[in-house]
Formats: sequence, structure tokens, C-alpha cells
Amino acid sequence: MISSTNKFEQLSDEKQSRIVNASISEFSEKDYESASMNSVVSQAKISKGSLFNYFKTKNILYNHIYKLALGEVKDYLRKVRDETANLPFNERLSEIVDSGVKFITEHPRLARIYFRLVYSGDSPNRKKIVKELQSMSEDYLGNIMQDAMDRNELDPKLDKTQSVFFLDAVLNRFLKEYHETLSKGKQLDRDNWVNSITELFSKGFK
Amino acid sequence: MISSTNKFEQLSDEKQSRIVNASISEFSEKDYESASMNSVVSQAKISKGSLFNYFKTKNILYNHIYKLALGEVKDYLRKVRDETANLPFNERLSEIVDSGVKFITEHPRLARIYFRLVYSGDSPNRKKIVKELQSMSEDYLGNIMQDAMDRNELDPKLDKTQSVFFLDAVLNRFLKEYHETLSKGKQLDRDNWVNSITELFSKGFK
DNA sequence: TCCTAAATTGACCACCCGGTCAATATTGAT
DNA sequence: ATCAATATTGACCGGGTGGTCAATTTAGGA
Repeated sequence: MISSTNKFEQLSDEKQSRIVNASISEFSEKDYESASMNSVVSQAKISKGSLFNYFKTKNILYNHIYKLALGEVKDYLRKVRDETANLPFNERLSEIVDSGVKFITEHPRLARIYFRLVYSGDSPNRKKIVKELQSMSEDYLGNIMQDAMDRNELDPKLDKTQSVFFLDAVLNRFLKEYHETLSKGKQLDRDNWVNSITELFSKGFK
Repeated sequence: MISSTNKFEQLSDEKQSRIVNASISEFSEKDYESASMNSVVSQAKISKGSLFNYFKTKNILYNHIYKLALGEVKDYLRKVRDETANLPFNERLSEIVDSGVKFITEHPRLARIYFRLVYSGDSPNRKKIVKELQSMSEDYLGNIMQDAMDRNELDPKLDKTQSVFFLDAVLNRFLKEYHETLSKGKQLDRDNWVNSITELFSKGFK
């Protein structure tokens, strides 16, 4: 039962990270279709034959990179969820947004791959992956909403699926915007935005 | 001062629509980079030389199609804005969502081009176009919010830019979801969702 | 030091791309 | 019917793609 990345995993750490690094750059800068194995190869300073020896196809390389990115996102989310378990909903929400902002700042290229995946049209298993992400988000935000509902902080008659959908929509869109302004060198007033987001969900526009 | 699409506009309506139709299909199914002029040509049943005679480059053809799609979206929005000018905010919001749903149902391929443009990474003048769309949306939703604030239906202390951003985020994401379930053959409970959206903005999760 | 097995290389393949342009077909005025 | 102007065609170009594989380099045990 040997994984298909076996050959890759047996390389030196240094070479592995050169390849991963080059792949992240390529997939974060271009759509899946436009990303070029030749470009990865030349950035990583290995030969084409080697790359295809480590990863049989572009698809397999992409999956490796995407799982890596997603793994990092999950770690972040898990951490903030656990660390804020006892905070009230509003503060918890605020911490989640904050940790998203932090992730984007620390891993802009991974964030780019994530947004490209979620919002863009191509990439081979996009539908499956997006479904997976969606259920992950539903699970994650759903738990946090449930906690708040159990504590009577939120209306218990809320439709959880829909509420989670709205939360997810606003959070994702904000983080996407933050990511884009960041890569333009601008800066949003983070605290102000975080505040507005929690206000929106706590009392609407009234 | 002759437009660059001059040659195209002088074609018979039948041929024009064959070409437009083929182009819409191609650009709605594939990213800009992946969309193929060869494919457009064979769908439209004209020769490659002709297509490049009517539109000098792929870029120019894309712009023609995108402007066409955007024009249709604008018509819809303008219409619903004018027809609902006297309704209270909640009902107006509901009508806007409805008209979005209607547009998607009647023009699924144009909707696809729109979403691809807004959410996807490539296409040549994406940044300029998205900026244009953003200011259009800000203008559009901003006006509608302003009307509501003038009538004291909404908190006048709201930050309009941020509120419009949230509105836009939720509406777009919902319509995107609707579009995707539609193309999967499923159906969302439209009335229920419209209702939840207006509730979210009128009183949050409380 | 030698030899073999494994790792690495890059020239090469078939295919597709956007775009060109000489050759051909069509049109319409005389 | 003729012929010049115009519209249309598709073979062709240079270049890039994902992927292959014979040839070469490297590594390490005897």
C-alpha cells in the first residue's frame, strides 16, 4: 500500500520544498489550465522527467498542493475554534475573522490557491473539492452557531443551514477582499470591518 | 471613426447570432484562456479567417461578448430599480433577488459568463472590469440603501460602503448558489431564501 | 576500483493554440 | 457575360502544452 507520492516523499527535504514552493507559486499565479509544468520545473530547478517521475500527472501534483493548502487552513480553523470555545458568539466571530486575516497575511499564496479554487471555474475535481469545503464550512460554522444557540445568544428558530450560508458568504467575501487589497499594497481598517460584520449578524441594518 | 466591430455588424442578423451564440457557449463553458477560437469557429460554422476578420483578436471578441452580457444584466437591474422605487426596503430587496433569479433562469449562459468574470482569476481586463462592476453595484445598491435611510427604514448611522458590501456579498453568493443548483437540475425554495435574506438584513441573527 | 541499480536528464512526441494570408468564391455594376 | 471588388476559406506558422523514454549521471556495496 504505497502512496503515489512515495517517490516524492523520499527526496531530501530541501528538494521537496523547492518543488512544493515552485508549485505553490505556479498554481497561485495561474488557473489550473494555464499553470505550466515546464514553469514549475524551471522554477524548482529540476528536470521535467524528474517532476513527472515524482508526480505522474499535473492533476496529481495539483491535488498534492491543494491538500497541503487545505491542511494549513484546517489547522488554523481548528486552533481558533478550540481556543475560543468559551467566548460569546460575537467575540468568537471576531476571532475567526481575525485568524482568517492572519492566515492570509502569513500565507498569501496558499490563500490565493484557496480563493482560486473556490471561486474559479476550472481545476479538475473542483466540484468534489468545493462540496468537501462546503460541508467542512457548514460543519465548522454550524457548530459555532449551535453553541451560540444553546446559550441563547442567537434566535433558536433560525434555519441553521441558511444562517451558516450567510455567515460563510460574508466571511469569505470579506477575506477575499482583504486578500486582494493586501496584494495591492493597500490596507483595510481591520478592526472596523470586524466590528461591522459582528454587528450585521447581531442586529442587521436596523 | 469606425468601430472595430464594423465588419461584424454588417453581417446578416442570422450569421451574427450564430457567431454570438457560439461565443457565448464557449466563454460560458470555459475560462478565457481555455476558450478556443477554433471551437467558436466550428460551432458557428464559419471559417477561422472570417472570425478573425470580424474580430481581430480573441480579446476583442471576448470584450464584445462580455459587454453584451453586462448590458443585459444592467437592463434587468435598471428595470427592477425603477419599478420598485416606491416599495419599502424589504420588499424592494426581495424584488431584486427575484429579478436576479429570473435573469439566471432566462439567461443561464450569460449568468455563467458574469460569475466566471467576477469570481475567476483570468480574462484579460478582469481588474478593470471588476472595478467597473463594483462601482456599478455600489452605486446601485447604494442608491437603494440611501432611499431606505432617507425614509428612516434603516439605521442612518450605518456605514454605507460596508453595508453595500455585505448586501452585495450575500446577494451575489446566493445567486451564484442558485445558478449552480439550477444547472444541477435541483431547485432551491426561492421564497424561503428570499425571506431569510431580508430577515438577515432587517434584524440579524437575534 | 569496479559494477550494477537507481535517479536524473532533456530531446522528443503528438496535439492544440491564436493568428496570418494567398488562394478561391461570391457579389454586383456595367 | 464580364470583371473588379469584396467576402470567405483553410492550410499554414511559430510557439507552448502535458507527457515519455532512451541515454546519462550518480551512489554505494563488494
